[in-house]
Amino acid sequence: MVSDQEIARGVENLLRQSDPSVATTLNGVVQQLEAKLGLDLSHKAGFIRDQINLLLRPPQTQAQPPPKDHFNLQHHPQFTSHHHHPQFPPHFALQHHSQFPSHELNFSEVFTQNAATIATTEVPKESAPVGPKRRGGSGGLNKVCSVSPALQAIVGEPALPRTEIVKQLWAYIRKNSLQDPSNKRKIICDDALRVVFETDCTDMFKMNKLLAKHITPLDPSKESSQTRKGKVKVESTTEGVEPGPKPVIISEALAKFLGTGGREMLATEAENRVWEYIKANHLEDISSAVNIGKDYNINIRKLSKRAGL
DNA sequence: GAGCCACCACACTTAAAATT
DNA sequence: AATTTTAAGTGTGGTGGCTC
Repeated sequence: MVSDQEIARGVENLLRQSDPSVATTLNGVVQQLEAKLGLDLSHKAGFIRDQINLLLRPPQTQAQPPPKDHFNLQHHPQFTSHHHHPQFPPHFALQHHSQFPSHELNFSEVFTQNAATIATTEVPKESAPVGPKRRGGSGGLNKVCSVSPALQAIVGEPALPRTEIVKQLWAYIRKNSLQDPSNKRKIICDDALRVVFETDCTDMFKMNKLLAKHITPLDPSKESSQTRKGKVKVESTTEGVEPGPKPVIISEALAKFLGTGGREMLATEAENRVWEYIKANHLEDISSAVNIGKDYNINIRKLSKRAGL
């Protein structure tokens, strides 16, 4: 079984290695990739086409190759390893993630993606509703979640985005011919699926509901939207006990990012320090900065208003 | 202006129904 | 005939409207 990441890497390598004029057809690329990976990738043609488009885009809009040092993208001399901001620890200017096994993934990915966007300053800014539909991203349904052992036996990975889990699950279903021939929406569970779904037969619509029991966020401190909504109500019933700013527990990633010793600090302090970084790095492209702030539950949009941007 | 809240989009699947 | 939409379900992010 091959992941989208591997396919994307394969496409990139293929385009790098071969004469671009040769790889002019989608089928050609798919075939070369199939030969290379020894797999049938016909069902991945759409994804491969997207990757090709991404890689062959004109330079001013082309996505940057995944940078290693995501805090060094702006090439601001003050954020090189020699000249980092005195207020921040060295890694604040230059942080390296070789792999992203946890919630750190989000920040790194988002920062990488946004930095690429910010770097292309010639691209006219568009108001959000006019722009293309949002696709991909590291949050939402693409957030990496941990997989229960039962489900892991099927998808083969301990942690995957929900979308990837569904994909792998369908691959497993097709591979083992577990669809009801008379109604392909119905799934006949084999032993492994029976452990996961706790039923002999289910359908594709109920599948996600059943899957939810086996998918948990990697960062347990982040609550589901419904839980959060519920919590707001709970808090509203008990609020007023302690007026004034209260220290909050920040994530490990944010503590590391800010270089604080502990994980407890005022939310406003955390916001201010992140904002200082944004300004120092000339990241005032709010549409991009918002994503970064979201990862830390910080409302950059409102911060920007406060900062007069 | 700040905070809260509701709504929508996002990916993924198959097949039937609706539309072009 | 070909294409598009719709159906269910998941959690998070983006946005706009409303209230204080």
